[in-house]
Amino acid sequence: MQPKCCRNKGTTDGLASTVEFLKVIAEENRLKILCMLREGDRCVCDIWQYLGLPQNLASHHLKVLKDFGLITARKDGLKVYYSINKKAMSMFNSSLNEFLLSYEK
Amino acid sequence: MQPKCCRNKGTTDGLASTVEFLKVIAEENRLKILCMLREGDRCVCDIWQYLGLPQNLASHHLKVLKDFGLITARKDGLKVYYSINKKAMSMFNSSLNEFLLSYEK
DNA sequence: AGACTATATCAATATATTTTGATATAGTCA
DNA sequence: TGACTATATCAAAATATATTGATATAGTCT
Repeated sequence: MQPKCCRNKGTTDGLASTVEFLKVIAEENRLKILCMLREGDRCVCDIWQYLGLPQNLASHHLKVLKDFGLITARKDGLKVYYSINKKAMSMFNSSLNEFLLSYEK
Repeated sequence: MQPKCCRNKGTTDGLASTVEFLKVIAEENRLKILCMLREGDRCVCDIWQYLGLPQNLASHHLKVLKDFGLITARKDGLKVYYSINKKAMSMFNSSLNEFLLSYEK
């Protein structure tokens, strides 16, 4: 008998995309970026300076977050400001909870 | 001005250990294992058969989960039964939420 | 246009993680 | 004891990911 979590296609797909989400956020700099952006939008130069990362590495991590849809970019002159995508974050967060939280309360 | 998430040692440590937690669960088979174990204890042979994994690979993933304290093992004759450590799971889950959830409600 | 700034991209390298295959350990049962 | 079963361990190979260094792009300002 298959356990619930692997029983039907819907659940299996949900689990796979949750794992992708986890891979994206399971990196210290990326989690810090998400965490920073909760306080408000930041340009790339703020981000790499805060995190003590080389500029290109910060850009790389921002791209990973953006490609996955967790943040969005807005260009203003030379600078690019990133913002958190609250909707996506809360969506992934709740599907994560479905897999993590105990059945009983 | 440092963003909140990186400002003091406590938060930084919390973030680092949350990232470790995320790395542990950000793997499809391991998330499935955690998910299965919510339904009750399982022996290794149940687990590798359910997941369609070779026995040694299942053992490997179980070790990762166990070393991190998310599951525990109990030996019964030849078999080893794994159970979820609800306390650890809910602890890590709430520290994760501290970093992920938006400040405003 | 030319010098400058902010960001992105790309290829190469370094590092970490997963997977495989072979073997070891430890308990059971005849 | 010997054959068997369940699980764990270990080294090697395969794969994925992060990091670096160099360079490109695109906007600003004089």
